[in-house]
Amino acid sequence: MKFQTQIGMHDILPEDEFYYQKVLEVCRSAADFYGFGRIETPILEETQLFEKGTGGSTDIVHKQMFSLRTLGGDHLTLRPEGTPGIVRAYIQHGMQSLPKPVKLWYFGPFFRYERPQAGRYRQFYQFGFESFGIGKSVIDAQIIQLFYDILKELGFKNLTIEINSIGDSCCRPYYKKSLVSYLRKYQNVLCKDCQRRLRENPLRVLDCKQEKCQRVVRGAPQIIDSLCQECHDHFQKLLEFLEALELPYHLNPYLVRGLDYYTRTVFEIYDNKKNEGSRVALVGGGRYDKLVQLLGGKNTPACGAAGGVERIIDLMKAKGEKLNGFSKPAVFLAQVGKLAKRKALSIFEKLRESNIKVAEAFYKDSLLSQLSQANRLGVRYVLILGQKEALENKIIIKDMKGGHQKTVSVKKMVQEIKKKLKK
RNA sequence: GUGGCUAUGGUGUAAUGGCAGCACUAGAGUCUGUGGAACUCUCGGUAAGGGUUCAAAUCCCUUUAGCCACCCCA
Repeated sequence: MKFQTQIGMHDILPEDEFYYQKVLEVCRSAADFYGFGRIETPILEETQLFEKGTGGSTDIVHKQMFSLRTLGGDHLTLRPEGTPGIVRAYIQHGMQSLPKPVKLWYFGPFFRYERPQAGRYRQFYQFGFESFGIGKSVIDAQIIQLFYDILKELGFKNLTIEINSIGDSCCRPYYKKSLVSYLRKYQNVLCKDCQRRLRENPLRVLDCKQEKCQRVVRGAPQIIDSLCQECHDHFQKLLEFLEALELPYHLNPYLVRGLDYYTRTVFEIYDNKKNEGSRVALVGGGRYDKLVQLLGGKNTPACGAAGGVERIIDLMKAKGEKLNGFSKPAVFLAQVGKLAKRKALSIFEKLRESNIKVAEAFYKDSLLSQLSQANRLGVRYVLILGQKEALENKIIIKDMKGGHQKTVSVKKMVQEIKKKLKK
């Protein structure tokens, strides 16, 4: 009987944890700079929150939810994405009466029940930034800028921002109608999936990857031409801001995205590495002006996005980025003999208090193997405490480079080490 | 949910159907008073179950898992 991780779920081992740590740190410093406060919501929420928030017509809700029933009979779901939980917290804690914009960020695990493949897991980490209360497009631009900065800081030099506007409840229904009537004419040319999409979610036909569908789509009416005046202005201004920020955006009239709550701006950020196979978005997001109200709050415009941590880490690794892991110890403390071993334990503590990182192998008796371990660790200075030194309250400081050594009193040890380390 | 490929110690790899081997790693020792090394020894494997065969890591079936693709998305 062997136990193992569930499909699509992974242990994060120490050498990988450094990458998560790095992403988290970059997020944290960006959040600090842009004035976002961290929020962590529970991993379990009422199933209805996602059915309503993320949207019943999305794949995420109707076939990818990890749902369960509690002993008390409640229907709960492991959060498949962050936004509904954040909106719930925003309403629940009265953040509606905070000065606007209210800016929140998060970093944590999410769950989707799907078949794993490149860059897709059943448990995965996302970081997200959400801004509530301001409908102006400068917010959209700042969110995009923020995510672009984070990726740049993580070493991505060649990024593209795909962007589009999908209108709002004022103009999208009209567009949908004209799109459907156009697509109907080519119904039998479209792939099977698109024929289904045509009925269920016609906008999704736009980003089908099949060549035959693409040909049809190229002649289709574009949503940008059907935007109402407000949406059009919003989008136009956003593009101007992006120009001003010199962000490398690419207007993609077929970008739709699979979540129901988006209004106006939608965007995704890709790495341009000509990687074999399919490109996965590193970051995706947009504006959701109706979601807060939909979930029972006041009418509050909002905008946000999320980044996929594993996808980012996978690419960092593919680029050969190596994170060094632990910091190197400054000294190694070796001991010979029973008395010395006892004393060494307290000297170790003394070094810790003095903030000198020290490695040791107290479980070893042979000086030889201790030195060889110090050498493997690449430590420059070894402190040697033997029977003689222990009795005299002294200690040997040995420079592994060149092999010189000198004996000093334990009292002066810290001072001596610090002097040497400065050089 | 559908399809393709794959599965040998912790890792990386060998083995026409015929003794499961090598390298790295790890542990012990030579070695409780001076390192980089060497030598000796040790731990550890055919994913699970079934079938064909005198004989299976190898062929067949089932399961499980991994990777990849579709769907969809971070």
